[in-house]
Amino acid sequence: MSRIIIPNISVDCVVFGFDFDRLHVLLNKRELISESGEVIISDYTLAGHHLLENENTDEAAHRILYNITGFDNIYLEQFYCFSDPNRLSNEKDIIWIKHLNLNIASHVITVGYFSLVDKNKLIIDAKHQNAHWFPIDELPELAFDHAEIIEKAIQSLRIKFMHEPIAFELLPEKFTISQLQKLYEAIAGRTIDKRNFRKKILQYKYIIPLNEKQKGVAHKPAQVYIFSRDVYDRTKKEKMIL
Amino acid sequence: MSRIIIPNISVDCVVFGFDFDRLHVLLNKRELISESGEVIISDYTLAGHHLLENENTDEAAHRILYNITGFDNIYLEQFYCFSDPNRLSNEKDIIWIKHLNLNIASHVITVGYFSLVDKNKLIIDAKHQNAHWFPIDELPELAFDHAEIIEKAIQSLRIKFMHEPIAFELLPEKFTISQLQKLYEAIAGRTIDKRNFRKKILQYKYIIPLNEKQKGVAHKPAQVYIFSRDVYDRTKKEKMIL
DNA sequence: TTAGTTAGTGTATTTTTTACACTGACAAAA
DNA sequence: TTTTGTCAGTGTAAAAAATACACTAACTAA
Repeated sequence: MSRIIIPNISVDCVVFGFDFDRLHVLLNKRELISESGEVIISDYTLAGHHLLENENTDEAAHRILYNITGFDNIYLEQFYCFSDPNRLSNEKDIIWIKHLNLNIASHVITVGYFSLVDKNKLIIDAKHQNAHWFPIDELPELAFDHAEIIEKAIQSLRIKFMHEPIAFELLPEKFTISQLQKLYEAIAGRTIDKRNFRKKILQYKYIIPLNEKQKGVAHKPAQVYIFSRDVYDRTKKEKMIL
Repeated sequence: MSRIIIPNISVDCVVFGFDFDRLHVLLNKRELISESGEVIISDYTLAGHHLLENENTDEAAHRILYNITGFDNIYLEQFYCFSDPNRLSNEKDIIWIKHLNLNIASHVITVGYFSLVDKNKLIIDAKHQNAHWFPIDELPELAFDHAEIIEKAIQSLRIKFMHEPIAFELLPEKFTISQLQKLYEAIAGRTIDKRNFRKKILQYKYIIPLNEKQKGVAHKPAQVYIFSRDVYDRTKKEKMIL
């Protein structure tokens, strides 16, 4: 049973991953080579697809990521809707759309989602082996308005980071305080004092030490922790900042 | 020149106003009475309309507010896209759409904008006299999924309030510190100590005292201030909160 | 003239944030 | 087996920010 595509509405997913050093984005290679062997298009796109009939955008975003990764429980957050009538009107994009004979409207709006994954755990499905990770400050040439979408996704991610405990979505289930600190440094774009960071973090009761240490590292093994959403939900307090 | 409507994409505006006591939302009365005089529908809707061809959602939102108020420089901020396939499928809404013979798709997604206006300055256009203000905690019965949209708008407004100086969009150009405090109290949902609030606010150089006092009030007249976006842009510093 | 109302002000205490340097435990290399 | 390199883990003092709290001033209306 194949479902009907809505030609003028799509969903694009900005998938973020963290390698304990920098934030990365998952992108798909887009390539078009002429019969004479000339490279006409060679750039990257976000994971995206059109909305289907009888589907909401959350479902579409989950479907898109499920197709790529086989996971259906990936963290997703809608952040913005892009609706410029000319957002698909770059010369290359017009060629691409014509080439693929895509049945899409001339004015397509897209709903942007950002997704947080454990980069080391995520497995790219065999039929998506043109997917690659790029550090957010070394992005390749991008198709459509995807550079703009990524820019906005990063902004939204930074703001969300300040309010909600979403860092843990980017880390392995079991993580060390240093790993968490490096993630905050990557997001904030500055270094943080180690002792002050630990003091701050360890006062949160929803970051729980396990009876377990790092193994196989060439230095003093670190204590490992897990995040408990349960404890978080019970202890969070809203704080209004002037 | 009338422009073509996009049948499956709309924009809805949650217009916020402040009466120096509570936050209010601007709503339109929707009424359908049968030939026998029976009230079939009597509830309220947000200001909204379909996207037009060759228009982005920002433009649509401004157009919607321009039609109601005659102002084209109203503060607007996109906050969420609502895409439930059944969002227009309540019994009353189906009757309403059939009654008006609206040329819309069965699955319409809508992009939500919130808007901040000076409630006392805003003039409702003569042909929109079914528009009324409601305190956000005393909302009437709402059409479609507009209750949900307003709820999300309030959440987004609260978050935005913490990051950016948007309070001033809800106040007259010239305002007093007490008025600003009452607004923060309304948004935060709690009282704030007067002396601490003033200490905090007056350290921001972008809140500038005028050589002018309140007039005609039956108490000590207050100093009036203006907000300078210019000074704000030059002095703001990003602060990353863990 | 009085009553009612909101404006405007300072200080002491507590809490939070910041700056800063050494020892400990492991693996890999010598 | 010893050495080297690397990251883990720890406390304190100073500065800054947040909090709690009560009275006088200036206007209008009665």
